[in-house]
This record gives sequence, C-alpha cells and structure tokens, in this order.
Amino acid sequence: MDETVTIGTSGQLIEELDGRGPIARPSLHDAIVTRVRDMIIEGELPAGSRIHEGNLGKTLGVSRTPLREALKFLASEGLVELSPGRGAVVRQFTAKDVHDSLVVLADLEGLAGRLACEHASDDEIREVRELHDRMVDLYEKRDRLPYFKLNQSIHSAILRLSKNEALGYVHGILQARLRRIRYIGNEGPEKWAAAVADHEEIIGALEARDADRLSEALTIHMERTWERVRHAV
Amino acid sequence: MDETVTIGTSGQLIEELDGRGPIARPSLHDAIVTRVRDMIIEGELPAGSRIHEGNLGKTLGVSRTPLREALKFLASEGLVELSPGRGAVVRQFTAKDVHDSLVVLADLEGLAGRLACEHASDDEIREVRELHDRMVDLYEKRDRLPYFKLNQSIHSAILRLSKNEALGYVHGILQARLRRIRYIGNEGPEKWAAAVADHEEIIGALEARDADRLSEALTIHMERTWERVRHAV
DNA sequence: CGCAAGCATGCTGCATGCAGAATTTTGTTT
DNA sequence: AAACAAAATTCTGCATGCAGCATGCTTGCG
Repeated sequence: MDETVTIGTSGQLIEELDGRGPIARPSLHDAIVTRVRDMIIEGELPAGSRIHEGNLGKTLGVSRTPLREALKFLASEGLVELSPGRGAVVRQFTAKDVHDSLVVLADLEGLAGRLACEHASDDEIREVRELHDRMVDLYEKRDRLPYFKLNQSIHSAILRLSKNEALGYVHGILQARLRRIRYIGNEGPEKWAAAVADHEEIIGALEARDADRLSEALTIHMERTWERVRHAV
Repeated sequence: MDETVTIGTSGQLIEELDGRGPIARPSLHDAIVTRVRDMIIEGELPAGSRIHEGNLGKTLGVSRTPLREALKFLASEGLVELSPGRGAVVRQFTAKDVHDSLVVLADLEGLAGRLACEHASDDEIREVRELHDRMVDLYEKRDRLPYFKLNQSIHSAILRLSKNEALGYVHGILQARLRRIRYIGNEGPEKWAAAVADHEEIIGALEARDADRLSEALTIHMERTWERVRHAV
C-alpha cells in the first residue's frame, strides 16, 4: 500500500500522485533501469559478470543508447561498475560491504525512528500498526512474498514517518544494494518468525514514542538480519 | 591532500591509485559530470533553470549523447531533475531540504565518529590532528579557500577513519547536494572562527576516543552550519 | 477584445553509424 | 611446444539523424 513509484526519468523517489495529475508517461529509460535492476537482483545478471551492451540491448529490445543511460544510472547507485573503455560489470559486494551497509542502514533507521517519534501523528502510527497487523495475517497464512512485503513495508513506513526526504533517499540507495542479498539470504519460515517478533517490538517502541528503545530494537533487528544473510555473500 | 578523485565513469568515490596501476583514462563522461556539477555549484546554471541539451552541449564542446548520460548521472545524485519529454532542470532545494540533509549528515558523521573511535589507529588520529593544525595555520594567514579545504578535510577524514565504504558513499552524496549552499552561505571570517573551534573540539573528542562527546560536537557543529547557511536558501 | 483551436517550431528520446581501443585469434619464431 | 607478436574481430564511446511530443504563436471565432 502506498507504494513509492519511480516517475520520470530521474529515478528519484517521488510520492505517488493520488488521483489525477500530469500523467506520468512511463519513460523507456526508467523501464530499463527497473528491468536491469531486477535482473541483477534475481540473479539473471550474476555479480561480477560483464554486461554486454549489444546483447542485453537486443534481449531487452532497445537500442544501446537508452541502455547505456540506464547503466550510468545504475552505476551511480553502486549496483554496477563502469570501467572506461571496458564496459559495465555487475558489482560484487563483499561480506564487509554488506555488513557495512547494514550498519549504516540501522543507523539511518534509528534516526528515522527518532524523527518519527517526534513528528508522526498518532493516526499515522496507528496506520503503521494496522499495516503491520494486516501483513502478519497474510504472513501466517501464506509464504514468502507476503513476508517480503511485510519486511519492507515496516521499514519504509518508519522512513516515511520521519518526513525527511534526504533520509529516505539515502536509505533507499542502500536498501537497493542489499535487495539481491536479501533475496537469496532467506531460509525457512522459522527465521521469519524472529523477524516478525522484531517488527512487533519496533512498532511497540514507536507507539510508546520511545526513541531509545526503538533504536535498540532496530539495531538488534539489523544484527539478526546480518546473521540471516551473511552466508549468502 | 589525499583528495578522493573520481576515476572511471562510475563516479564512485574511489581512492587514489598511489603510483602506477591501470592508467585511469579520464573519460569524457566523468569530465562532463564534474564540469556540470561545478557549473551548478558555482551558480552558472542557476537552480530551477532548464538545462538545454543542445546549448549546453555546444558550450561544452560535446555532443548530446554523453551529455545526456551525464545528466542521468547527476539526476541520480539529486542535483538535477528530469521530466520525461521535458528535459532537465537544476534542482531547487528548499530550506527544509537543506536542513533535512544537514540532520542526516550530522547523524552519519556521528556514526562515522563512533566507528572511527573503534577502528582508527592512534597514528591515523594523529595524522588527522596534524592535518588540522596545518590547515589552521593556513587559515590564520589567508582567506577563504584554505578555510574551505579545512572544513571539508576534517569531515572527510572522520569518514575515512570509519573505514566503511557505504557510509562514505552516502555521505558524499549528501555533501555534494549541499556544496552549492555552502558555497554561497559563508559570510565573514568571524563565523569561521567558531567553525574552527568546533573542529578543535571534534578532534579532541576523537583523540580521547569519546564517541558521545564527538557525536555531540558534530551535532553542535551541524546546527551552527545551519545557522550560517539558512539564509542562503 | 478575449479565448480557444490549430499550426509551426524546437526540443527531447531513441536508433544507427563510425572511429578508436580492447581482446582474441592466428601465425611465426625460437 | 611454447611464447611472443601482429592482425582481425568485437566492443565501447561518441556523433548524428529522425520521429514524436511539448510549447509558443497565430489566427479565427465568439
């Protein structure tokens, strides 16, 4: 719900235009960026592999120009690396890279939590709680996908409530880097239960507007996440 | 000294290759990115103004293709905004944007300081101290430019000592956003003195490996920075 | 005289073409 | 047979050309 979508070629996170407004023509550029990003996350483009402009362009059905532009964009996100004259390579994240990113993410979410405790209205917090409960419902009945959405939604909700665009922006970048790792680093549901419990605690702290408790809960959650994904690097 | 330079088209912050190594051919792409970024920072391209691909390309002496690629890159940094079919516009930062960014920056530097207190060697901290003292020397004799370098160097030094690439990366992005504001938001030297005092305190805390004190010093410094630049937005 | 519809211009988005560099393959020499 | 060198192929980087859309102006009508 309330998903942030990329509109325009900028790739910036822009909030959804609710209802009418200037129609956002889906630009080819953005489509390619999203598509290639997904290909990286799903492993279709393995880490460390060379990206061949001609081939990939042909499989995507676009010419090299917009594809190159998209690769430049992904390079600035840190998902691919460009060597001049040598083309693009899907970036290899080391275990340290992943851990470092998680440390920063936990810190950013801690800040977001503090800001959210200050700025969020009771109604907004209640919405997060309801969102969470609804997702837990889904999670208990089904399998992987709802869990994924649950996991993402609670974190992005805190970011949203912080009402700090810059914060959401840098958080999004690091989040994007880790999506591939998260994608392959999740085992059985027994681990999910712990994550759901973490989320419960996070929401509880938010409802109590206890920034310190929230921050600690986020740190613990981060460490547990690291344990869950470290083998995947 | 020890300036991080952008090598490769990626625009990632890559540490300088000290000595020989694969020659970093200065790619046109990077040159354009840097040039246009500087044009924005120096006000040659005013905030809110439309960027005309044809014109700008002609004045830079390049064709539209690499220029467009560079604009895509800058868009992902958040310095320009792209509307599909409508071209690029230099982003207007609101006062809230700037303040939000400063809040996040202070937080990131606080994390960097904590990590630096843990991971930096005594020698490394001593180097930062020497760097600082040298810059203060320069600052007392001369004028604006040394102050600028002083200001940047101390902050990037802490980031470096944190030894967390992801942290340095997101910090660099936000820093780039604010360079324009910092550029126009500095008045007389009487304000600089306060900043230098802040830096003194920051280094002191680092030497004492007192993360809390360091964090607080950084927060205070951020608030003072905000007072200094808020009128420039 | 004001407003709206249509037209003209110009710009963006994308494809293609060409030159230079990188890589691979092949041929030659030791 | 192995190693080096040279040529050929392939790929990247950049320029240009063309189509479609956005914008501003002009003209016709109320």
